[in-house]
Amino acid sequence: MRTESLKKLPPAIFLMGPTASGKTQLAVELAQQLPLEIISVDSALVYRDMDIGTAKPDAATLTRAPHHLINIRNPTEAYSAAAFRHDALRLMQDISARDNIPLLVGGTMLYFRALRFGLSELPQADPGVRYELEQRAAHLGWPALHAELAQLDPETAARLKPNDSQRIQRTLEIYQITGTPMSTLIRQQPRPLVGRGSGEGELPYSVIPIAIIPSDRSQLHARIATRFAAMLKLGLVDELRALREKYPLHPDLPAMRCVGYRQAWQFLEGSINETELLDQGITATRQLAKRQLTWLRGMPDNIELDCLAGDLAQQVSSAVHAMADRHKRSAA
RNA sequence: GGCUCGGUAGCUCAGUCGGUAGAGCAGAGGAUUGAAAAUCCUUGUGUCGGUGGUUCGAUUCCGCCCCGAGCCA
Repeated sequence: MRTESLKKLPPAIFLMGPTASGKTQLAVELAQQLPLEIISVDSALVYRDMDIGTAKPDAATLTRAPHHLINIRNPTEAYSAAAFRHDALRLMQDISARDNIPLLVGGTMLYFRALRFGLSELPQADPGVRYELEQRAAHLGWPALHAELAQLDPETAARLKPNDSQRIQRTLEIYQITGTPMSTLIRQQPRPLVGRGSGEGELPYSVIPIAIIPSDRSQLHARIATRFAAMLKLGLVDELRALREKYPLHPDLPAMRCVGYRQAWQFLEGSINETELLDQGITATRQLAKRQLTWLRGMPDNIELDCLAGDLAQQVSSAVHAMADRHKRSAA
């Protein structure tokens, strides 16, 4: 039943993998062999002037293989899963209209999930409300706000931990804006579930989800260490210095919480030394990779490839050809 | 060569007035609905440097040895 409906949908490739797994290189390779257009799925690559620490593809690569959704925000601005979903859906429509196949590449798994399975209809972030909540949390502590939430939205409070500042803040924000508990809103506008057919919010594409998973974690760790050391040599700290001159930044901005930039900021403030910068940058990157792998394990239907094994491009290419043929036949 | 202080989890260290030990970090697993490279949860057995001795029992006390740091020659 599901495959019947899939045949009618245009294909889209999801290329998901942890940091330092070689996604970008693979995507660029594929884009040169197939009628693909790359959409970046990365919460850090959206930022302008943050190039070294985000391992952004260089100008030559971007000319050869253009990426959508790179350099679309200033480091002072926020982006979001919802904004991504909106932007990506619009781009995918355009790409399909050009008879190309969207290739979504990146490591921000929440964005992948939001795109594929939708988001409930919830209010946008409100900086004023968030600021006020933060002030109160600074006085009372997050557990106190969690206790408050237990009165307003017991269902959501029950699944959140008392220290989960970000989610407690978000849930209280939703309540303040709408006067309705988040759990109620979600029930009214459920996210389409996997395999439930093409609900309103479900992605109108037949997705080829490819997960790049290294068979040997320690080899990924080695690559991460090498890469972060290289970023420092390339001038990550200078890049941040320049950013701070160009934009009115502070350490709580989403952009400044990115792996590498956060540690470089601490280095510039003098709270850590050069060795600590190197060590903590590597550690933070490893921890990021681990969380990304946790996401991937929980995602359905992934075609798993090992980035430490042979020619990935060949394997991906044949999977895409098969899918494209099927699509063409069903359209004819 | 002599003296002093160290040698305990992958790392930094705490501790056991003698009953085989625990923090932080790292690592691992998990959660994840407009900040997600974020935010949060769970998870600690290791010849307590080696070897003899005292003891019912030694990682703990004593002797010797090895290693490291420092001081004196």
